Parts: sequence; C-alpha cells; structure tokens
Amino acid sequence: MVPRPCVCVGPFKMKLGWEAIRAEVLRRIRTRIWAPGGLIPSEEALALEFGCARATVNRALQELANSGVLERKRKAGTRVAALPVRKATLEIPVIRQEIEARGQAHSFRLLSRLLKVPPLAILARLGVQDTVAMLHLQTLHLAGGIPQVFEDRWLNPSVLPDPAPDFSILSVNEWLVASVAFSIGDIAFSAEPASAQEADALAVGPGTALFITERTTWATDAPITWVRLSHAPGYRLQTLL
Amino acid sequence: MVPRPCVCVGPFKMKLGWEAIRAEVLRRIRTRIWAPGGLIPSEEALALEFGCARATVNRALQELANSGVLERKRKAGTRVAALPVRKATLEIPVIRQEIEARGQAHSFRLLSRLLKVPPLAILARLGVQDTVAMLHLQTLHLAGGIPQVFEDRWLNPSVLPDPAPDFSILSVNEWLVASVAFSIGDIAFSAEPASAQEADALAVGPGTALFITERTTWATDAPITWVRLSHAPGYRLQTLL
DNA sequence: ATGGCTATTATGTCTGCACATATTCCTCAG
DNA sequence: CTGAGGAATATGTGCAGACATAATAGCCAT
Repeated sequence: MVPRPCVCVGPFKMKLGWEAIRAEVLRRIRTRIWAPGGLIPSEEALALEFGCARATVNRALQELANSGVLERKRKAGTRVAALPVRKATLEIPVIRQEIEARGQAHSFRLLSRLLKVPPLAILARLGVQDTVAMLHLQTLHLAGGIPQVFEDRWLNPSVLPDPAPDFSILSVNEWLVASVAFSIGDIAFSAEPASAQEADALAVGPGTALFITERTTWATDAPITWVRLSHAPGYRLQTLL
Repeated sequence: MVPRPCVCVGPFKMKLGWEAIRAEVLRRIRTRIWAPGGLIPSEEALALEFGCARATVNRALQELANSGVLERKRKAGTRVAALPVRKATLEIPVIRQEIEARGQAHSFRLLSRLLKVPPLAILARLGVQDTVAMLHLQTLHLAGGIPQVFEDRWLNPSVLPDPAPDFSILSVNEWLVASVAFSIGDIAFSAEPASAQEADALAVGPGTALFITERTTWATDAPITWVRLSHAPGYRLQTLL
C-alpha cells in the first residue's frame, strides 16, 4: 500500500501533541488508509508531515506498538500489525470496590480458618515441594446481603505478623495488598460447575456454571497466596477494545 | 572544564536506561521501601540519584503510572497506588492461531448461514433501532478433530462485498480482520450453562459450564458484528501480573 | 476566619541533537 | 552463483533545555 502523499506539509500546521499524532495514525489504520501488514512512513517523514520533532512521533508510535497495533523493527520500519492479536487491558478491582461501585453494601463472612496441609495441586501451583501447612481461609462476599463471591484461599503463614490480623474484620485480600510485598503473580479465568460447597455458599444449584478467577502471588523468595474466586451467575468481566 | 558535581548518593551507579530505572522503582515499591499510598521522590531527585536526565526518569515513571502502579499528579507529586486496581493485559488471539500454537490442527465447519432478523437483545447490543435482517453464521472450530469453540455470529450484511466471500473456506473472523475497517469494540467474558445447541456442537452435556467470550465491533457509522464464542470445558484465559 | 490572588513546584510535553543498535541491501571477492 | 562484509537506514535511547499546566501553599485584604 502506497502511503498517501501528504497534502499539508509545512511549518504552518496546528500544534500537534503526541496524543493527537497517535489518534491520527490510529485513524489511518482503522480507515485502512494504511492497510494491515503494510509499511507506514518513517518517523522522520511523519515528523515532517506533522511538523513536529521525531521524538514526538516516536512517542506516539511506541504507544501504538505497545498496544499491539503496530509492529516495529529497526531498519525494517514500522508496519501495521497484520494479524491483530488484540491486547485488552482489563482492570481487576478489589471485590469490595467492585461491589461498592455498583452502589451496593459490601460485607463478608469468614466461613473457615484452618491451618493444614493443602492438596498437592495447590502446592504445585505455589511451587512448593515439601508438604508444609498453610492457612486455609474461606470467605463469602455479599452485596447488599446477597452472596456474590465465594473465596477459597491458601495463605503462607510465614507472611503473617506475630499477632495475626483478625480476618473476620479486615478481608484477607485487603490486608495483603496493604501489608505484604509481592514480586510476581499470575491470574487465570475459566468456567466451572459449582461444587457442593460453592453451591451452598452462593445459594445456587450444584453444577451451576460459575465464573472462576484464580490468582497466585509470590514474593521474591517464597509463595504468598493462592486464591480462587467463584463468582455468582451473571458476573461479567468487560472491557473496551 | 570542571566535572559536574556528580556526587552520587550511595555507591556509583552504572549507566542506567529507563528500563533499569523502571525496574528499580518497581523493586522499591514491591519491597515496600516505598509504601502504598506514599509519596516518592520527585523526578529531579531521582534523576540526580540515578545520574541521568529527568526525561529518562519521566519515561520510567510514566510507564509505571500507565500500568497502574503509580499515581501522578502535577505539583502533588508521584505516589504509590494505594489500592492496586491491578491492570492485567491479556492477549486475545485468533482462534486458529491459538489452536495451532498448541501444535494442533485447526479446522472448522460452517453449521449455518442465514439472513434473518436477529433477536432484540442482539440488535440492542449493536445499537440498532430498526429490525433489519443480518447474516447469522454458526461455526464450529475444531482442534485436531475435537470440537473446541462454538461460534455464534451476527454480521451486518452491508459490510460484505458484492460477491460475498465463501465463509466455508475462509473463517469469518479472519476475513473480517483482513478486510473490514473497525473503530471501536467491546469484549466481555462470562460463564454460562451450555444450551442444547452448544451441548450438541461441543459434544458435552447440556448445562455444562462453558467459558463465554462475547465481542461486539462497530465501524465509525455502522455496527459490524456481534459474536459469541462458547469454549469447550477446560479453557483457561491466563496472564501474568 | 474567609475568599481570592499569586508564587511555587512537580509533572507533562516538546525540541534538537547525538549516538547506539539492529537489519537490510548492495557490492565484491572467490 | 554464492557467501562475506560493509554501507545505508530506521528505530531505540539518551541528554539538556524550554515552556505549559495543574495544584498546592501562603499571603493579603476584607
């Protein structure tokens, strides 16, 4: 695809910021002025066309490359991504925020709190070889009194301070984000039938399709926690493209 | 010429790029050297400490702000995000790519192709008031011969060229991404029980928990398509934090 | 006190320049 | 014809300086 020759070249151009340039480039891609897989003009050419410095164009193009719209290679130039592996950034709010954002009252009940050895599958997820005991916490989150999320969590007791926090008052998650350093984590979404326990807690029939969020987090040296959230039917995770 | 008073705080720093600075700042946050909600030093102070230009620090901090780790306000300074509304960026690949990436052979069968008026719910999603007929396409995607994804799609016929493409050869999605300009879209994930048709197509029991991806896309003026993907059990959408 | 003006300050953005680095392309020797 | 090697080129990154913008803090007059 031949890049369109620019109509308005010259120093007398409206002052364009990098955001305006990003928008204009995106427009040309979306309207197929620049087709998928096609090469777009060099930074220098665009800087000339838009009447700004190359660094400004660079800023705009880098953002678009980050979001997967463009593919850039030194010397090879910049081309429009041919096969759009769309990257969607979705926000994963804290449960309480999420419920309160809908104008409902958040509350939770600590259903269980036991120190015991987790199943092998959990230990494996946390990358632990030995069978060490961990704190098993089960919590039910409610929105306006209605069960919303069932939380099943294993927590490494070594991250707890000596007088352990009272998790029946402060939710485990909120204590963690406020108090424990983490380095990396991992999150996964899936759909699974409700277990007997989940069905009971969420007041749905066993086998009901539940949306599952599973998160694992580690500190630099040790695992911190594994948590599985079972969302009541109707839950949707949504974002714009 | 007198060397610049480069009295570095602490040990001498190697030449640091913006990525190194981002990493170091992130480390200080993760290890709680800088606590959640706390103010971090100004760009100028950091530039001095790291022995680089303010622009370099700015680049690093901006990235961290984009990813939700920092919150920045003019004059107020930069602070560590108190409540980590974690943003996860997940990649949404084309089905064929996803299957082939697992080393399996991708194939698909066009189950249905009819021009008719969609249900009101679909029209509403697409933002259409009048009851116009649209192309209804149902496709089953297979991985190595095993049903993987059931695709239920409504397509605005006005985006089709005169000799309509043969969707039994080229998958609708791939034709679309290669041929149709879009401006905005919307994607949502949920869990739902398999309908009779989905159960039949995916060879699972009715009511089985299925992971659902629902996407809507528009051009600047008109809706393009609404599509709902029902993934066979075991499907997981995963990403790092 | 209170309201409003101003000075201060941290970040946001841009410019113009420089050099680094990765690729491609072309030339030339074998 | 083929492969090695160097020139050309587009992007990646960095620096110093400048001005813009937003929000705070302090001051003054009422």
